[in-house]
Amino acid sequence: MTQSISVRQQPAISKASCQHCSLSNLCLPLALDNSEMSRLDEVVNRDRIFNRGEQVFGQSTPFRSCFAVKSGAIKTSMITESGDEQITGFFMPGELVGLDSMSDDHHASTAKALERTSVCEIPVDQLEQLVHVLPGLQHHMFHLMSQEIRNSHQLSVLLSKNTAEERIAALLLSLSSRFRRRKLSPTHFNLPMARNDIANFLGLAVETVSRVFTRFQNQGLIRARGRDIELLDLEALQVMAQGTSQP
Amino acid sequence: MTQSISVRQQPAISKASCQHCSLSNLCLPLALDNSEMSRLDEVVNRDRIFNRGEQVFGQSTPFRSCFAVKSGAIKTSMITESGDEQITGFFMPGELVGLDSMSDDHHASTAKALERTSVCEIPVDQLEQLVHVLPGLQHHMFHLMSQEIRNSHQLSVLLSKNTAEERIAALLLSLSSRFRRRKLSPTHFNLPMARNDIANFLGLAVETVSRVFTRFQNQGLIRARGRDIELLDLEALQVMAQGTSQP
DNA sequence: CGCAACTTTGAGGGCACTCAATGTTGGTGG
DNA sequence: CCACCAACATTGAGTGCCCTCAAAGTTGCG
Repeated sequence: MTQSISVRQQPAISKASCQHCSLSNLCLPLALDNSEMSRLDEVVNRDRIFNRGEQVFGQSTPFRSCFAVKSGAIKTSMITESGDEQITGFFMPGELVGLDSMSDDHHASTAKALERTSVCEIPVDQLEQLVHVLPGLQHHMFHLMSQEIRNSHQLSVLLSKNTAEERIAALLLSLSSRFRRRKLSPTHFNLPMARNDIANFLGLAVETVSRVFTRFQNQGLIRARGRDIELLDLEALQVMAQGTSQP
Repeated sequence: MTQSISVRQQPAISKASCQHCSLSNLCLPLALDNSEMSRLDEVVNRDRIFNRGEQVFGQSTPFRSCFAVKSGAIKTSMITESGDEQITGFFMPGELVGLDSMSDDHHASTAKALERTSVCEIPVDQLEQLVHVLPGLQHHMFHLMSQEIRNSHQLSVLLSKNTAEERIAALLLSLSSRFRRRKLSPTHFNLPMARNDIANFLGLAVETVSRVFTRFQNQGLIRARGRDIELLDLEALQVMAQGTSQP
């Protein structure tokens, strides 16, 4: 019954390649054939591990690489001049972190591991060269960056138009669909982040998040014990997430 | 003079090229030398004009082109499923619209002209081919898209952390710096958008925007007569914009 | 001149925040 | 094994910023 995070869970992927990675259908290799993938393999710096709370990169530090999450989870955040943090995104396995930094030689945000996390480091100068040679990769990079813009716009909508309940429902559904993508249960999973992070990300106070969770639970929408979450009524959550600004 | 003079004659740039465009130091040509620029010229569809309120492209319509603003101004917005609009950005001359749509074959947002606006249309399939041939352009495209992500994150910060006054100060300063980039007065300009649009963009009610404008005016920070705006105290606005969450 | 769109100003209420305190969890060392 | 602490989470009471509702004032255009 070791509920603790199992350390021994690393499959034999120390000699791993993109071709054998279980995330190849989500990550960059998605756009590549086998021979192209081996080109990518050559530049990827694998097996970088970060413990919970450790920083993958920091705001204003030199920008050299993007990072693909292999296991665990990462949050990115911006520190405002007045000193407080705003989380701009959560990144799960198969997702690429650092795309907001490609417009400068220093990072636009800070990335921290939410739990023990392994990543693939992809040096940008080599990535750009590779992109130049592989049209499929170019297209995919545009795709990813565009999606990042879209996600961020979606977040803006959430922040400016929706109530606390709607925001939290939307976040739960977003996580759900990302677990589904990975062939994991979309209705029963562990939150990688603390209530505090959820609150920060959604522009709410921690107390509000807590209250909404219990309210959802009383309504039979979810079952929550700490970070262990079960979505009991996806439809109701979807209805709630898209808001009800009826005329 | 046998030839009748058309009233709607454009200045002598009907045969215009990027090389002679006054915005070449802001727009895509920024990254290109002369010979490369002529390659770009070949694919650009110039002189598309939109009147105030006209739609440049619509959400869920097929995605074929990006648009560079030549004169005028454009707003992009997303329509939520519950029917209300969220403006995601304002685009001024020299800026590129539509980058959030490159992850799909339909547009992620709607773009409308805020005033009479001329744009250069850039078909994406040809753009992607060109990018593949011109490494400088590739780098620049990454730069632009990354910046778009960053802008959007900045907006999220604004929406979730700042008060109405702070948000409006930040918007005024953003506009100011963009006018400065174009060698126009950074302290005296015409707002391209209505109060309504400002409110929507910043996640506020129109009434709140109006109240803050008059408050700023009473404090001597700005002078506003309709859309005619003069920034009287840039420093004070900057202090206000970065919020005051002192510990 | 008159309508439509836009802007400003006022009054009152609500959602989420702040402040405050208690409950819970997980890791550490006795 | 259990006590203990720090971090995290929940719950309650009261307040404030901004929204909603309502109406008057202003601008622009046919």
